[in-house]
Amino acid sequence: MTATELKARIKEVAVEHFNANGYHGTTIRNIAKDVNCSLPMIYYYYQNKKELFDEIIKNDFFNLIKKQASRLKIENVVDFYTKFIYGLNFLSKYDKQVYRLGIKVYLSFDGDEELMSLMDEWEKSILPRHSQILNPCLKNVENKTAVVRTLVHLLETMIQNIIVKNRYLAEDEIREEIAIVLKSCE
Amino acid sequence: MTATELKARIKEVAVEHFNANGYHGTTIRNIAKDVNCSLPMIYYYYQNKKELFDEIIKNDFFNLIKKQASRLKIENVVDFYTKFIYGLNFLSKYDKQVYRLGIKVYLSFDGDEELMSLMDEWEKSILPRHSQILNPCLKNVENKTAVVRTLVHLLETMIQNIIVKNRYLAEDEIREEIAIVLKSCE
DNA sequence: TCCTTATTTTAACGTTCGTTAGAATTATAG
DNA sequence: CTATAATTCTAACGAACGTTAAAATAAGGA
Repeated sequence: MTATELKARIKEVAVEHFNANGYHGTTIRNIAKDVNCSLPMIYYYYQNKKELFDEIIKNDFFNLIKKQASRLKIENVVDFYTKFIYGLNFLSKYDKQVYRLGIKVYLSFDGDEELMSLMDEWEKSILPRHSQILNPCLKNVENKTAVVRTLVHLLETMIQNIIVKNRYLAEDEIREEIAIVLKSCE
Repeated sequence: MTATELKARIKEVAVEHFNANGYHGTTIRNIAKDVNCSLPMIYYYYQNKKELFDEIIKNDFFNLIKKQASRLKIENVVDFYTKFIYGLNFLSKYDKQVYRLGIKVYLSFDGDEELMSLMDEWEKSILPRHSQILNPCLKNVENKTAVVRTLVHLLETMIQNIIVKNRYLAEDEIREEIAIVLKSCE
């Protein structure tokens, strides 16, 4: 195992542990045990426990959601959102765990205030983005902002079902629910 | 402070700490400090840390959601669900924290497998209950189950907004979103 | 080969944790 | 007033924690 491989492997195992046991429930010793290296190796590659946790959120999580957000082209909006959610089923195990950890921080169930403020900033960009996507097809709808808000709320639960509760959501079911909210959108 | 008062006060402070710092991040010493009693007093009233946590979920949380579920009468369904969600804004601080802790366990962000299986059992009762409530007004709708599922998903996010993220949701906004999903329900 | 640098280890540091033993205090009943 | 029971405390136990010092090993260029 080369040096950079080991650094990546440490983060991989750390993601598993932070996910399963939270920040406080995770110990450097247990990470080292699963990586099969000695304890101070973690400190050779990462300054301390907090830096390891922060790097996962700041780097891996935000890269993941940025990548996810720019992955699809929009033709039909129902189809767009259906494929977006459905695709989450097939994220790698690592990406799912990173995503789950991010949601945990987003809900302020873990992490500190610095990470929370990053999440707040990101959250503010959600409604405008979807507003823009839905604007063309909601031109003649009176309660436009309510529809956007409802859709975003619905998406949030479906994301949590797949990522946090680790359930499989069928494409048909996803499409049905999105279509109900976007009924006024044809 | 009488004996039973102290026992209740310990649980009250414990709820705050478990909420703010999670199970592993909470220490018996810090609880005792905030209660203003000595450390072993916690052990006088509760066998150990886990029993204290379990009691909050098993007793307080499940009592709370049972009470909430049976609080309202159904006349108009949109009104029913609107008032149900809107009422969450005005739960006591303690009840909100207990609720938040329960959701954390429900999402398996905290607690152990025993508590998780209690949550699974409870979750199974959600769809049937709302199916029954919505059945009368969805008689002539073809995708009945999808509407119920969508509503439950929507409710879940709104609950999380109020309870977990500690936001205030206005009655009008709640009603708008519920009405969008239950449009086929008049 | 030798010297320098990068990687990895053993061993320990001081701190805090959950938990308990056992004594001191307070309340209660006879 | 006294004896029993309920409550509360001081003090400590062993274990585990995050972190580091310092030595050992491996790698790579001169």
